[in-house]
Amino acid sequence: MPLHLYNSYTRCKQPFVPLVAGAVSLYVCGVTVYDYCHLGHARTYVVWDMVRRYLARRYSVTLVQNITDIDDKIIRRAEERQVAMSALVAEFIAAYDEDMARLNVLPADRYPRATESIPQMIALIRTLEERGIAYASGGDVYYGVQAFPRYGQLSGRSLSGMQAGASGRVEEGDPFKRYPLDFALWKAAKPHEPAWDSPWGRGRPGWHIECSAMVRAELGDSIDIHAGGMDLQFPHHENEIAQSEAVTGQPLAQFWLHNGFVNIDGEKMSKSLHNFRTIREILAVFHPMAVRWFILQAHYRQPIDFTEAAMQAATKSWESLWDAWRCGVLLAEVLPSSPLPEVIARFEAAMDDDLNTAVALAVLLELAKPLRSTWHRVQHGGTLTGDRAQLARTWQTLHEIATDLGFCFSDPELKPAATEPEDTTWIETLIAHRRQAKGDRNYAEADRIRQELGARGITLIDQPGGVTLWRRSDATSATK
RNA sequence: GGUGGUGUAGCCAAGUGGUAAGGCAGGAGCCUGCAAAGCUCUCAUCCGGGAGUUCGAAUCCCCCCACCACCUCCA
Repeated sequence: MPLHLYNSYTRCKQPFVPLVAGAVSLYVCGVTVYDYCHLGHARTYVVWDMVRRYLARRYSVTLVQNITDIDDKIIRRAEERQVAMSALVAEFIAAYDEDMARLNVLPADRYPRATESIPQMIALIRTLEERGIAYASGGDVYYGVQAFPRYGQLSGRSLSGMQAGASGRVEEGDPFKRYPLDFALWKAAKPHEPAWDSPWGRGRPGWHIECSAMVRAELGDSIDIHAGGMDLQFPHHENEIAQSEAVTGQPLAQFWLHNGFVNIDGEKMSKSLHNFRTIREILAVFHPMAVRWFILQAHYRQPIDFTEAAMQAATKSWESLWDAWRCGVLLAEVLPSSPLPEVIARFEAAMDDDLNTAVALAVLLELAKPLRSTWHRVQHGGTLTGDRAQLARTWQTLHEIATDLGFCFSDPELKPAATEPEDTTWIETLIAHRRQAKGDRNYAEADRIRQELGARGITLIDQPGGVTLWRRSDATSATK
């Protein structure tokens, strides 16, 4: 079965066939860099990273993701903090890169920036103006949506419907607009604001035009997949279509993909509700791959609810996977091996059905089961039993699928937030005392020491032969 | 008001005509001086409600109920 994707534009699943055989052009709407990325960004970029990796099994993929580095919020934030806009932007681009690296999101092939694409944007706006679609008004330039018959098609809205139902929600305040749903292509500069010269005077671009300009410059008039968060479907992507297609006459993208939102404890995540979580706050508590597991556990178009319980469950699942992976060290002699074709086929069948990662993860856990069981038996003092060759093939399969889903096992950067290397001799001292007590059959004292360590977050594991391992209650691996 | 979506065990979540995947939590047993960790087994006669089509429906049709998102910057 070929890959089927749900296309927001047609509102149905369609078989995916690239415009150019063997190559896929993918454009993902990127971040506005004025603050740290939050959990919603994490979901978005993990999801599209998964898509990109999966597509890369069959195609050569070019991923372009824009960076919005000029915008009202950036200007305001820079003013508040009394820093240059460029410094603010640089800081949060670096933070973005850091967060994404920890989540094991592969970098895009290119990251065009709005401020570096001004000439392309101006060229588009001029063409729109020449065709009578855009109009200059009061130093601004607006897109007249009534001039584009298909306006509303992507989001399934009609101009009349939006007007009728808008009930005061559509901004009435702008005296320069001819029609309430018209949107700004170019904004006249206010004093002290960053500005560029243009045929309409000094100003800066509106938000939507940058993506139209960048897609065209980086990938061409028509691309395979344009992706982003659900909220971008309207108005952002609708406006992009209106801008680009009015100029090129070509479909901007053959597939429009949108990912669902993240809720926190059942509520929409928003700053006003004070339930806003940045990626770095979350990664201080949970393993990045547990976050990735949490995200991929649900279908990408469904909303997901971030709760403590859900994250604990995701952490457990990730730890199972990790334990299974570590079993590889026991199989070094028989690795690499060949993956199990019927399992790969099941994985692909799930993914080909509009990227059903929930099933893909179930396949992973199934593979993990015998491996982690073997690993645990060995770690608890047993010996390696079972069919090594079969285990090796299982491991190889797990490795292939997990890697395609973007799980990373080995990079130390991905471990929980690094803490100071601390002095653990006090733990070892207590363990030695306990060993002594046990030797003396003084179990009351031995149990007291176990309790004392337990109260301080240390769990003890007695192995056969008198060896005692310890681990932090929140860690996944034991230390001798 | 418009548009789209969702409702499957305590929780997360697959399954879209053939008789309920998987995970978390829970329960029992094994192991242990006691534990921990682990291992084994177990855990929805039923899929928001009602009516219908069918040999057969969580899956298709109709009606109803509930919840959510978008329609404004937003991933």
